Amino acid sequence: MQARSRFGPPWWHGKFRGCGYRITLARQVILDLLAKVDEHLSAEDIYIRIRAKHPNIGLTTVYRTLDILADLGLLYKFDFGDGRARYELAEGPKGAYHHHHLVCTACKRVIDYTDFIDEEIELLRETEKGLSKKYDFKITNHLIQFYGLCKECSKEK
Amino acid sequence: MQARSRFGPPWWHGKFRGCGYRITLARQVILDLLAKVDEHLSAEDIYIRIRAKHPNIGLTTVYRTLDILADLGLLYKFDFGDGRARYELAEGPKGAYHHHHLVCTACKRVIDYTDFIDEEIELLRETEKGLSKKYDFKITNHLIQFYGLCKECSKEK
DNA sequence: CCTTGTAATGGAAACCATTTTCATTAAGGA
DNA sequence: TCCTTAATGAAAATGGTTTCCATTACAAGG
Repeated sequence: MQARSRFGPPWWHGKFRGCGYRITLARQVILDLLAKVDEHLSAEDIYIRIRAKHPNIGLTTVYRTLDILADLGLLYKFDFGDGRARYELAEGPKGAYHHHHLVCTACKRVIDYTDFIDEEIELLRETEKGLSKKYDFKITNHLIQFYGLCKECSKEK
Repeated sequence: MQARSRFGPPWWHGKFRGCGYRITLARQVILDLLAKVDEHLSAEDIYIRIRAKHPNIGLTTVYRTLDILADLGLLYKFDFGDGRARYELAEGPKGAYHHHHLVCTACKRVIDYTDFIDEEIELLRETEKGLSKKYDFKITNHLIQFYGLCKECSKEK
């Protein structure tokens, strides 16, 4: 994914500028991190990982950047029940494959799965179409999650 | 739904006692309220509605009760993105019909829908089975939500 | 390149939903 | 009715997120 930058500006610069946002160091660094990671990082996670190389980027900026990115649809914001929001790149060089989540309600571990994704997407598409019309609702996104106990947590107790 | 109490203790007493919980006024009042309402109330909403008749029930108790009820599976806890948890009776005399949510990301309004529910449930059942086996995950619950702009919010601007 | 308007930033303080603490009250089995 | 202990409420603490505001630095125009 780094490779592309040798041939031109990162893929997201266009979309970013188009919305009147400036390209800043903080925004590049945060987006770069998210692009190379496949975990579900919280704002503080990101702040900490960036701090080593960029001790001058504040937590406030991380929050603000994540807000913007989510608004632009470049990022998905999730609540896995551990009291903080977690983020995941929506599209781009790396994170393009669509998946849903399996959340352990005990340890909060999250498993990404792609099984049945095609069927799910198909049904969601149908449902979206129907709901949009019936409720005059402009659907932009959806969320599917399964909750339960992971292998380890089922054992304990 | 009130009717049933004339013929015996409320339906949930058994399950409640079975888990070692005591039947208290606060718990009855909170559950009664949830059973007669079809909105998605937050802890504070509940606290306020109860206050008139029961000014001695504190917000802390509301939170604690909701936690227990959700643990028991009598209640579902949702995050619609407005910064507070919202609750909905899972089963019982009233709220038994299964539905999913359509969430307006602008005004946070929530529409319950049952369209396509059968297909959704069917697919979810399949998916659950597959995921449980593959990931050795004991699935207890699922969540489907659609996000977008409601009729009113699409108009504005 | 330099200037300049304004968006972006960061540190501290504010916010606010939720949780914890702790002394008091009251279920409900004996 | 008594007694053990869960449940309660008020106040304080917690902790993720947002707001404030003085300062910095994009980037468009000269």
